[in-house]
Amino acid sequence: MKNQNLTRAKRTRDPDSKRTAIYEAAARLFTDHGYENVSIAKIAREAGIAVGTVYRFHDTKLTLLRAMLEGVEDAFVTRMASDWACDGTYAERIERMCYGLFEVAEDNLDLLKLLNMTTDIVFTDGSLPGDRIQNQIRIMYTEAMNVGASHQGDPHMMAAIAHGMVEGAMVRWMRLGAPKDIDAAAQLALVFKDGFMTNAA
Amino acid sequence: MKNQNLTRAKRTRDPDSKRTAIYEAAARLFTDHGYENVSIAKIAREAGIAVGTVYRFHDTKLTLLRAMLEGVEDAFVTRMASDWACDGTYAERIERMCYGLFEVAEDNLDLLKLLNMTTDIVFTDGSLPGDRIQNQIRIMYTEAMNVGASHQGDPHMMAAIAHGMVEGAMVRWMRLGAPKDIDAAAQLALVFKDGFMTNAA
Amino acid sequence: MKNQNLTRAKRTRDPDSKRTAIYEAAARLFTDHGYENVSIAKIAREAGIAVGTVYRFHDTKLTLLRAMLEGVEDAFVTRMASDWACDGTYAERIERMCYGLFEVAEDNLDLLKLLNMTTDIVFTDGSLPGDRIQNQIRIMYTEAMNVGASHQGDPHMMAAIAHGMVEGAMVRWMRLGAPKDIDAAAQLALVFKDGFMTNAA
Amino acid sequence: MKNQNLTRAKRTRDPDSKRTAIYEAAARLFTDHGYENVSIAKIAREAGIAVGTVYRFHDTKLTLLRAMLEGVEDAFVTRMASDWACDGTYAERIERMCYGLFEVAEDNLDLLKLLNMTTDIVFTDGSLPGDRIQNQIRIMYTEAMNVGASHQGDPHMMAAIAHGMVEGAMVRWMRLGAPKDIDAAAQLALVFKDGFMTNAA
DNA sequence: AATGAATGAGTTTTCATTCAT
DNA sequence: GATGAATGAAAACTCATTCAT
Repeated sequence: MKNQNLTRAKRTRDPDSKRTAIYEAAARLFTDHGYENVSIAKIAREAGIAVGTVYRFHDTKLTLLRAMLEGVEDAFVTRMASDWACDGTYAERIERMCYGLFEVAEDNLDLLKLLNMTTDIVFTDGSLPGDRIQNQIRIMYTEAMNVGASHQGDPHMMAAIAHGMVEGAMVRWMRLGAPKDIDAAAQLALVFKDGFMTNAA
Repeated sequence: MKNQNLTRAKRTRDPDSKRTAIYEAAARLFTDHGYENVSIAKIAREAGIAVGTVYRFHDTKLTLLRAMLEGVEDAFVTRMASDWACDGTYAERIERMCYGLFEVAEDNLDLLKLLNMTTDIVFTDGSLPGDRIQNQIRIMYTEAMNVGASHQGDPHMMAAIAHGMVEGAMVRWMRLGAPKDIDAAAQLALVFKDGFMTNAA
Repeated sequence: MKNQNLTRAKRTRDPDSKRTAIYEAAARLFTDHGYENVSIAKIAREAGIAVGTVYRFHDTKLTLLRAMLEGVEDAFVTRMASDWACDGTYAERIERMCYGLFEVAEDNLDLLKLLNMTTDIVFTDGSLPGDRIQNQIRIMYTEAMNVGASHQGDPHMMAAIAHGMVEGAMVRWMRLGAPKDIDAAAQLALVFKDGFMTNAA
Repeated sequence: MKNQNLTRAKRTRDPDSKRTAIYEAAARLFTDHGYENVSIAKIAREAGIAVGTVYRFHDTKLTLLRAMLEGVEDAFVTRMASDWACDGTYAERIERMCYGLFEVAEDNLDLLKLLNMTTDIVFTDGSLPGDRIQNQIRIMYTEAMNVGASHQGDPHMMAAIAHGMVEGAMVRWMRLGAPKDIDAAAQLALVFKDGFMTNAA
C-alpha cells in the first residue's frame, strides 16, 4: 500500500506488506474462530506466505496476539487523548471522545472484537488487554475531578466503571453488526455525562 | 490384553463430593490459567479423582464450563431480581442491588473471575456468558424507564452499558483482591444512579 | 423362554434369560456397529443388566465374541452334517445342504453377519472363525472324492474354495436384505454341483 | 510455554520414501494385529517417522487404510481385465486369469491379507472392500453368459460366489505361507471352469 | 529471506475391567 | 449374585515451533 516498486519482480515484495497481511489474516481468523482455534499454519495460508515467515515477524503465536492487541489499544488511546485535548466544555469533550471512540472502532472492527474477547492474556509488563485504555480514562477522570467537573471517587474504580461502560456499549454495537446509523456514541455519551459530571460542569 | 487395570477403586463416600471437587478444581484452574490452558487431566488430578470420573459428570470439557457459568449467572440473576423486588425508591433499590451483587460476588469469587474471562463461549441457545445478567438488567431498566424514573434510551444498549459498568467495577474489585473494606458497591451505585436515574426519580 | 417361574417375583430371573439377553444385545450391536465400536456398557444397557453381570458370564469382551461365533458355527456344522447324512444322490444331498445352510442363516442373521465380518479373531485352539465350517466341508468333500463323486483335488484347498462360495453367496444374500423369495440356495447348489461333482456322480 | 520442541528435524531425502515407509509399516502391522489394534503411533515408530508425518500423507487412520485397500483392488482389477482381454477360449482365459490373480497376490501379500481381513469398512461411495473386484468378475461373467459360455444365473449372485471362491483359495494359500510350488491357481481354475462354464464353451 | 516438511508433546475422549457395596 | 462408580491406560489427532534447503 505504501511503496509498490512497480519496476521490480513480484517476488521482491514490500516487507511491510507481509507484516500487514499477517495482521489482517490473524485479525479475521482470531476474531471468527478464537485465538486458540486458529493455527499459525492457517494464518500463513490466509496471508499467502509460509509458516516460517510468520515467525520472522513474531517470535510466538502469543507475541503476535499481543502486538495486535497493543495496536488497537494504541489507536484508542491516541484518539482519546487527542479528542480530550480539544477545546470545549467537559461535556463537549466527553461527547467528542465518545464519537471518536466509535470512529476508531469502525476502523478496527476485527481487532476490537478480538480485544473484547481476550481478557486472559497477560502482557510482559503484567498489564492486561484494555489496561492502557483504562489508564487513559483514569487520567481524564482525575483531571476532571481535580477541577470539580467530576464527582469525587477513587480514580481507579471510576476508570474501571467507565471503561466497562465503553466496552459494554461497543460489544452491544458490534453484536448489532456495528451499524453506522445507530448512534451508540450518543447514548454512551449521555450516560457518561450524567454518571460522572457534576452539575457544575 | 489391552487394559489390565491394577485399579484400586475407591469407596463412594458422599455422592456429591466428587461433583463438588470437580467444580472447585475447575474453577480454580480455569481462573488461574484460562479455560484453554487447563486439561481435563489437570482438573482430575487437582480434584483427586480419575479422568474418567470427570466425564461421568460432564459429557464434555465445554459442558463443564457451561454448567459452571450458568451456576454463577443464576446466582446473580436471582439475587438481582429479589433485591429489585423489595420496597423503596428506585435509588434505594439500585443501591441495594449493587450491594447484593457484590455479596454474591464474594460467594463466587473464582467463578466470577471465570465469567468475566469467558466472553467467546457460545451457549447452545446462542447466548453468551453474561447475557442472562444483562437481560435482567434490561428488565429493570425498562421498568424504571416506563415510570419515568430513568432517562429514555434503547433498553438493549442501556442494559449493555449498565452491565459493562458492573463488570468493570467487579473486575477492578477482584484485581484488588476482592477486599471487604473497599466499598466498590457504593461507588458503583453512585454512578448507576446518576447515570440512569432522572431527577424526578 | 424356558422355565418362567410365574409364581416368583420378577427379580429371580432365569439365569439363562440373562445369558440370552446378552447374546441378543451383543449380536445386534456388534453387527450394526462392529465389534470394536460397541462397549460392554452398551451391551449391558441394551440387555437390561449391569456391566458387572456381563462379566459373570464372560471373562472378557473377546471371550463373549468367541462364544457367539462358536455358537453360529456349531449351528451350521450341525445342520450340514445332518443334511449330508440323509439318503439320496450326492447331487441331492448337496442341494439339500445348500437349502439347509440358508435356513440356519435365516435363524441367525445377526450372528451370521458377525461371523462374516470377523476374520481376524483367533480362537484359543489357533483356529479362525469359519474354520469349523470349512472343516465340515472338507470332510464331506473327501468322502465324495473317495467314492469318485468329486473331482480329485487337495481337500483343504477344495474346502477353502467351497467355503468361499458359501460365504460369497451368503454375504450377497444378506446385502439384499436376506429375502426369502430370492433363491440363493438354488444358485449356490448349481455352481456347487457343477464345480465339484464328476459326471459319474 | 506449551511446546518447546527439542526437534532434530531430518532431511527430506526421497519425497516418496516416507509415503512408502508408511504403507509398508501399516501393511505389516494391520495384517499382523488387525486394523483396530494398531495405533498411528505404532505405525509411525515402525516407519521411522513422527506421528504428525503420517498425518501429512493421510488425513485419517481410515483414509490410510482405504488408500491401501484401493491400491490392491486396483492391482487385481487391472490384471483381471488385461488377462481377460487376451485371445483364447473362455477356458483358457479363465485359466490365465487365475494365474494372473495369484501373481498379483504374490506381489501384494501383506495388502492381500489385509483386504481379506477387512470386511466391515465402508468406503465413502458406500462400497465395501472387494466390491471392485467383484464388479470386475460380474462384468466378465455377464459377457460369458451372453455368448452362452456360462450357465444362466443372476450376475450379481454369481459374481459373489465366484469372488468367494477366489477369496477362499487365496486365504488358504496364504495360510500355507503363499508357497510358489503349490498350484492354487490351477485348482481354482478347475472349479471355476466346471462351476461356471457350459459344455458348449 | 523464505519455505514448508518434520517433529512429538499434549489434548480430549473412550472403555475394558475391577470391586466395594 | 448383582450393581455400576471408579479407574487410568491408550487412542486419534493437532499444532507451535524448528531448521535444512
